[in-house]
Formats: sequence, C-alpha cells, structure tokens
Amino acid sequence: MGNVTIRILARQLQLSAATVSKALADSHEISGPTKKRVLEMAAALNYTPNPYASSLRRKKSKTIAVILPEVADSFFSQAINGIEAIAQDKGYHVLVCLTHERSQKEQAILHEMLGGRADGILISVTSETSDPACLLELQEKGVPVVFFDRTCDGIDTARVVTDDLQSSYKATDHLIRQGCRKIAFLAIAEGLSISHQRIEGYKQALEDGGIKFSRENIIACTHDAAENLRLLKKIMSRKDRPDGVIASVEKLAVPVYQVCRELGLNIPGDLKVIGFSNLVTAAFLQPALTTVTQPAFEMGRSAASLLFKALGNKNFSLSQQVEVIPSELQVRESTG
Amino acid sequence: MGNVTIRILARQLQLSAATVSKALADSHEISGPTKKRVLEMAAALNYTPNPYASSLRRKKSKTIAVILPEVADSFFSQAINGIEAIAQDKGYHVLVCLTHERSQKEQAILHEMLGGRADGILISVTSETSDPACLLELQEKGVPVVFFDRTCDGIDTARVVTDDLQSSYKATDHLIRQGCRKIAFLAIAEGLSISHQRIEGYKQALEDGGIKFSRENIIACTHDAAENLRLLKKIMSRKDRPDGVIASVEKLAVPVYQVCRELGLNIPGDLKVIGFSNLVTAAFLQPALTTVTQPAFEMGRSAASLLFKALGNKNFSLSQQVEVIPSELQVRESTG
DNA sequence: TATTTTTACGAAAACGGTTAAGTAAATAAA
DNA sequence: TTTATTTACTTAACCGTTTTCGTAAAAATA
Repeated sequence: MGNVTIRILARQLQLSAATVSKALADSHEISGPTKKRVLEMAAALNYTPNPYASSLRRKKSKTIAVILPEVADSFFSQAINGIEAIAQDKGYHVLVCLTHERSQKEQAILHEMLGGRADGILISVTSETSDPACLLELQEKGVPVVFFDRTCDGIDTARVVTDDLQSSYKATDHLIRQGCRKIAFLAIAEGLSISHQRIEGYKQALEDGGIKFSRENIIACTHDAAENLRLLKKIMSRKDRPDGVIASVEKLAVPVYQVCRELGLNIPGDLKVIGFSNLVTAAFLQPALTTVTQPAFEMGRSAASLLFKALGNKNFSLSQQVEVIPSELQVRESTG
Repeated sequence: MGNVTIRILARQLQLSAATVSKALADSHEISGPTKKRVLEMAAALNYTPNPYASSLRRKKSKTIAVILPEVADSFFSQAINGIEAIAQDKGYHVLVCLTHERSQKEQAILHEMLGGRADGILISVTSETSDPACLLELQEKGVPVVFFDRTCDGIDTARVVTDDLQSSYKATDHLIRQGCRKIAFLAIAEGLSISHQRIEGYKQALEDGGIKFSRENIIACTHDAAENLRLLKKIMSRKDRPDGVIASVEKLAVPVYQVCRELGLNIPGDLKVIGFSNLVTAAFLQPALTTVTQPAFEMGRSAASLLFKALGNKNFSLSQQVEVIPSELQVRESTG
C-alpha cells in the first residue's frame, strides 16, 4: 500500500536512510556486511527507488528525449530502435515526443524540456523549423543537443547526417545515365537542411550531366498524403510529364507508384523512380524500387552515442561534431 | 544559470512561493490581478516548472509507459503514433521502452515502473512472457495497465485486441477457397495469446473446409530473421511443400517473398500468401500481398483512451474491459 | 455595531532520495 | 601512551513544488 521508501527500509534495518542510500549506491563508506543486509532487505521488501525524488535531488533524470516529426515511416522507426538500444545500455530512459511536423508543437516540447525533464536531446526537426532559440536556451542550460538527419542552422552542436548531397547527386546521375532528361524532384519543405542538400546534389548532377536545371521540376510536397497524390497526379498527367522522379523522403515514394498505377503509366518504361527510403519491401515492389537507403539504425546509434559521450563527460564538446554516415544507392528495376 | 525556480519568481513578485504556485495552477484562492502579474513574470523570466519536483510532491508523473517488443515494424510504429496522439492531447508524456522480445528485459522495465515512473502502462508483451507477477504488483499499487495486441493471461485488466481468431479463420478460409490444400501457418511463440487465437482460427477453418489439421504445418519461427529464412527455405524446397502460407505476424511476410524469389517459386501460382500486415506497400508488392490488415493506429488510440479513462477516474474499472477492433482481409494478387 | 463569512494570501510541512558535515569507535602512527 | 587517521555510520539540510492549515483584512450578515 504505502510505498516502501528508503526510510522504511532503513527502519527495518535499524539504520539511517543515509546509510541505506549509500549502501544501495555501493559506496565505499559502507561496510560489506551492511551492504549485503541492505541489498537483501531491499529485495525482500521489493524496494524500488522513486526516480523523481532522485532526479530532483541529483538534478539529472537519466532520461533522454527523442523529438521526431513522426514515427510512421521506416526511417524513424529504425532510428528509434538504434537510439533505444544505446540508451538502455547506458541505463537511460527514452522519452519519445512527436511534433507531427508542427514547429509550434516542437517549440512547446522544447520549452518543457527546459524544466529538466531530460538530460539530453536528440532531435530531427520539423519541416517548418527555422528558429533554434529554444535549442540554444537548452544548450546554455547545459542540456546537450544532437541533431540527427534533419538539422537546423544557427546552432553549433553535433549532427549526425547522411551524405545527402552526394547521394542525391548519385541518384540524379543514375537517372541521367538511364536516359532521363526531365527529372522531377519531390521535396518537402525546402527550408530543411536535408532538402537543401539533396536539391543541391540534384542540381549539380544535372549540371554535370548537361541538363538545364528548372525550378518547376522541384515539386514542393506537403504532409497531407491526399494532397500529394493530387499534386502528383496533376504533374504526371501533363503532356510534358517527367521521365524520371526522385522521391527525396520515404513517404513520397509509394504515392508515385500509386499514381502511376492509376494513370496506367509504366515504371520504368514511362517513368523511372528513385526513392530515399528504408522500406524493407523496396526489393519486392512491382517494380522493385531503386533506393537511396539511409543507415537509419546506424544514425540513431551514432547520434545516441554522441549524446552519451557529452552526458558522460562534461569536457566533451559537441561543437563542430559532424558525423556523416553514407547512404547507399541500390539500383533496382524501377530505374531499369 | 541557476535555474529560475518558483521561489525566485516569488521573490521578484514580492509574493510567497505558495501564492505563485496557486496562481500558476489558476487556483480560485488567488485574485485575478495577482494571477496576471504572476503569469507575466513567469513568461518574462522564462520560468519552467521542474517536472520532477512536481511529480514527487503530487505522486504522479504525467507520463505513461509504452512497453513494446520492438518498433521496427509498421504495426507498432502506427500504434505508437496513435498512442502518442492521445497522450499529447491529455498533457501526458510517453516513455517508450523496448523489450527486444526478451521477457527478462520486460521484467526489469516493469520492476522499475514500480517506483512510480509512469502513471499508467500500455503493454504488448514479449513472446516469451508468461508470468504476470510484476504487472499484478503494479496493478495493486494502483498503476493501471492496458494490454494491446499481445496480451497475457492471469491478470484481469483491459485489453485492446483485434479479432485474431476470426480474421485468421477468414484468411485460412480464403486460401482454401482459392484451392489450397496444404497451408503452412508461420507462427511466433505459441504461448502468446495472439498466436493461440490465430492458430485456433486456422484450425477451425481447416476443419470447416474439410482439411485435416496437421501439427507440422505450424511453423515455429523465431526472432532471428536469418534463421527464419533458412527455415522457410527448407520447407519450401521440399517436394511436398505447402501450396498456401499464412504469415501470422508482419515480419514473416517479406521473408516468404524472398525465399520464393530465391527458389524460383511463383506467387500465387506455386504458393499463395497471406500476411498479417500493416505494410503500406502491400498493394505494390510483386505480386500485391493479400493482407489481414490490423487497425494499428486505432488500437493504439483505443488502448490509450482506456488508460486515460482509468487515470482520470479512479472509479473506472479496467476489469473485464475488452475491446475488439476488427481486422480487414484485403484480397490481392498473392492469393489470386 | 458585533459577528460571521469570504477573500487573498503566507508559513511550513511534506514528497523520497542524496549528500555535506559531523561523530564515535577502531586502528594506525608517533 | 598520546595523537592522528580511518572506518562506518548518523544527522540534517536540501532539491523545487504542492498543499494543508492559518490568518489578517474585507465583505456580508445579524
């Protein structure tokens, strides 16, 4: 009923709460026999320390927050798995906070974090995000912040990304070599660093391939799946429709297939498709999807590792730390 | 630097901490003008309450724990999205804890929860789980527990599941009608309630279809993907290989495709396939996969709703609450 | 006017674990 | 033997918020 606290434990043992606390922490101040008694009694009474009392006093929560737009696609799922694996290993808990791509929500979550709910932050920003004010504040308060995948300018801290520019270049280049002359680039919010980088890679490849870049081939998609479908349908119905398309984030790949099916367009005959994607099913799609496969799990692990380095060692600076984990172009039928 | 606490706020305002606390909570004891002053000053100093101090004092954490085997497949991803949506709406935080299908890890996590880290628990148990002791303890301590999808016997609390038996029956029946006579059932741990139910549905459909049930058609898969592949390959290489297969959990569907491709088996010609799956790509696979689509998002939402009902109303009993959200058989080419 | 009630606030004690500072006893050093 | 040190604890303060209880002053009631 009344939870068993450290004082109750202490009373049972005829010891002070301080002694019990230290014994549980395996302090050198406590004798072996006493430690043993304490451990045994703790087990017998099924004592579990109150994490909040501990957090309050020690000013650390043994919790990290993972702030993501969503967890609906494979990329973030895999990343969470990677992060959680490391965190659990370090004895930390993982708070998953979803922003639903709303920068306002993100602000609210970050503001809450100022209260000390988490010792460190892993974040992949929303497509609306631009203002790093809250993150800067957190950083000032000594809460380490690590970006993964989607970063945000204006704040100097560690970022774990993939080689967005290069992989986009490779993807574009591949399409060109396969004969595409009019390549649509499906983008989400252009403000986003990954969008920027990927668009840049696309541009450079076009240039190197002798194709003139045209602004209108950058298709600004939204987060409303239905709307994206409508948009794609419109574009693919035009007489001068693209002969190649790059889906620059995972969620934009499947809709392309969907639209092609509806319009009776053949992939890769009428349209060649590449997706930035972590779908395990990519190889089994009809036709198999050529992907830029991002090392999601690895990125998650790596980001978490950096964060824990900072948490474990106050001298370790996250400044300028950039870890680039390369993506892999996996050529399949959709660009055949 | 030194965090701004409620006392610092109070000093600035020439008020007591108690008054400030009440003002922030919009208590009726505090006058309108004072409340306003407090709110303004709080905003000016960028005050954020320490959640742990609050949790300690109020004995509630405004946090729920979601305990899952993994988050690598679509089912759990979508479920998390559903859960988080509700939780955020109610002002709660979500702690995601992964058990990696290890019952030992699960025990450890649940034991930690005894300390009061979360106000309520949503859990989908591991395939190894059998002993609900920890869950019972939590329940006794007044921590509401809601199962979703994978439940555990021996404890009377709410569970949100899909109609496992019926949907498995329908899937099996469908295969029989399509001409299958030897249907393999790919299962994970048979101890699991969902496995049991799904196998039962399979059995009943066989019986009703006039096909003798054979123990050896229940294929006990593991959580090691490579091993599953080997196992499947062996089975599909036999002369008397199955002419139909039911993948009873999502992660087992793709490997079937993989093995068929390697062995040069045609789906649905040589083998008809149904998967319990939430893959968004199911319709675009080669061939399109017939699925039993589980309402993952809805299940997550529903489970979270039940939990919050219990959290919001101490009189609300989770006992005997069973919510069955039906799955949908979506017939596609793989069983054509 | 005297009394009760209401309003608006403050003092202080929680909540449960940690830790700095202190202390008696035991041991080591001088 | 005396003093210094170490060992193994205890006391009490502290973390920051909430909440119970109290209390002046103001308002309402008698």
